[in-house]
Amino acid sequence: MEDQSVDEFEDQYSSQVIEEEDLFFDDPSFDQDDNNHFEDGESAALFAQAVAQHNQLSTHAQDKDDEIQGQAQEVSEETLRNRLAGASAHKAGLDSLDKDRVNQIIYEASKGSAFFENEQKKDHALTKRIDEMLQRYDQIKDLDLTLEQSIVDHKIRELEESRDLTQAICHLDMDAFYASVEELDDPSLKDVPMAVGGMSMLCTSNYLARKSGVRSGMPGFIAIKLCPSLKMIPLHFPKYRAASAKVRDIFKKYDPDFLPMSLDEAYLNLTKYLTTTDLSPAEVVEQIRNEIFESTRLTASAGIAANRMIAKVCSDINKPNGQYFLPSEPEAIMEFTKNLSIRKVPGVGRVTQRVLEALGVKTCGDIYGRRALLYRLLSPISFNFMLKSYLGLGSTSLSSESSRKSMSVERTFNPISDRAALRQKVDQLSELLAQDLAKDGLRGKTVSIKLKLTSFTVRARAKTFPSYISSSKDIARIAKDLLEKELPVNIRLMGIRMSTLKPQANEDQGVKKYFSVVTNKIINDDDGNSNNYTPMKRPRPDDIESGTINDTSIDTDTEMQGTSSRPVLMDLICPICNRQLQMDNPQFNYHVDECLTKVTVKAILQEQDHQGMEVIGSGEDSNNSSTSSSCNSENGHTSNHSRKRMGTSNRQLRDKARIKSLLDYYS
DNA sequence: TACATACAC
DNA sequence: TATGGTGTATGTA
Repeated sequence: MEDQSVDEFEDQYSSQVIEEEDLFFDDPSFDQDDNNHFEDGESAALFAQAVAQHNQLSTHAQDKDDEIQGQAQEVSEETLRNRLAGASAHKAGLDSLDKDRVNQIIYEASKGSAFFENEQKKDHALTKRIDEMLQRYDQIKDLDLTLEQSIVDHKIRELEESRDLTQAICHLDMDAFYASVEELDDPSLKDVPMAVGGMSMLCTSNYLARKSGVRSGMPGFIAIKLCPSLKMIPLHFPKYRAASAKVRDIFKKYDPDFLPMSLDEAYLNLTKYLTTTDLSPAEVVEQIRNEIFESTRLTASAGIAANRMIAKVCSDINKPNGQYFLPSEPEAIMEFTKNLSIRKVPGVGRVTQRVLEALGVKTCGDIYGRRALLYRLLSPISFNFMLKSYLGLGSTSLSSESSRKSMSVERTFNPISDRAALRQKVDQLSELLAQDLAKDGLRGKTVSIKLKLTSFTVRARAKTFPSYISSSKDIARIAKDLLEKELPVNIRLMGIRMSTLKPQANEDQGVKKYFSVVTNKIINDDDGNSNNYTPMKRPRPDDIESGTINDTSIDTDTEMQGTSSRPVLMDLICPICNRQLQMDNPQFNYHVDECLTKVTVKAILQEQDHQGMEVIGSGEDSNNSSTSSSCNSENGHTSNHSRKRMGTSNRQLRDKARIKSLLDYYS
């Protein structure tokens, strides 16, 4: 694309989105459903095994001796190969022999390129990061994690109680969307391997091409090596938009507030519709898919479940042209997540997968057995996310009320390093960005530039201004300042972003936004809608219900302890205060709640303060637990639960912060 | 706030 | 010859 003008480029790539439908990592070896709920001894053993495995894979043993190094290097190519293969390389249609062949071809085709070198660098960085995490594990593995376990279990109970099973959420996903649309126009394309996109990037491929390993996100020139007869079709966005509009018309009938994620994907909340019909959820979705086919001759796949997360996972199960219904029952959901590869959870990408795998977590079910460890090793946010994945929890409302936080433009081009040319790029991009900002009536204070060097390393620089700006000139001036400090550079991409946004202080702008006011400037695109960002600003009065408590009393312990669900009084020992209690489950939960939040956490904080003071004090004395409350530590054992030494005081601070954040969560 | 990463689509 | 563009979230300093 040589010195292709920006407009031309825009035509080809604006709003281009790679279809990700087949990108899930699906290694069959993950499916083996061994040990999901192991107890702790077992857990530790499995964990050790995972650690050993990782060490084998990483270049851990390196600096020992050169020969080993060479060997390790070779093994570590494994992860890089996976990385290069793209996320979807393990997907159906290829047996393992083909898979190896495909990976080999991709590897050979990439080798030596700047892209390859950069991927290698990133891969090493990740390996190192994982090594560091495993070292942290080493330091805590001998600690008594009983308390952590209690905290986590408590949190699990809370999450379980928050489970909302009242909604019927559907995720709909068009099959090989762009490719299918192209096949409508030219049915002969159905009989040949075909992909939509260009030599540098494919957006999607038909099922014949997938058999050869050709898939979305792959550069066209590599795809051709995999499949020399591949037919490549350039993008035709107007067609895709038209098809998408038809599909959305149908969605609208079933949920006027449906949430589109892209041209080919959307979430529907069918709860309301279901009250108007005798059809089952699955039947309704069948009907929707039939209507889509009648209207467009295109097929779609769907998942129906209690929340977005699992609905999304479900839509992948029977694709193409299929659907999957997961009943909204806790048992069914737990059974479903038990063997679900963690990678299928939306939000878990290849990096997270590798990290978790190193910690012995391959499926959502695995999370439970590692919960105390994960609690220690992950950030509170990540940990919380893991628990929700384990429980199969997710958002049950489709509101997208959050306003936009940034707006940006970026372009790839033939490398430039000439200062004048660089500054010209800034001008071009600033102009585009200013237009987009104007379209949405936005101004902002923070300008960032992004530079991708020819080595593929990325640099971002930002500057925040005291006042809001929006003109291309203002943007360009700041961007040039930022650029100047980075010179000299040789880059293949430049981007400019505006953030810290604020709507233009313009009266009826809220209305104007929807009827694109004809500005003095007609912008490149004929349909006047060059980006596909629809400002979905629907007020959603119905959100309010989602806060209601569902009183379907759930036996929160069925899965974890197998205790009876009947309200029978039992002799239980509170893991926090160590007292023997006679109560039923709900009472016990309540007690643990109180105990945890009101007493023990404080005690821990104090204890840690203490330990922090005393450096590595004799650790036995901390009889500080008599913080007055309904639930005192009888023997001081719990709060004193012989932690063997913590690392640096830095770590203590972190732990403290962690527990504090947990406290916040409770309150 | 600035910057880097990870992720979705 | 050749590996995208837009946006959000998160972690860390």
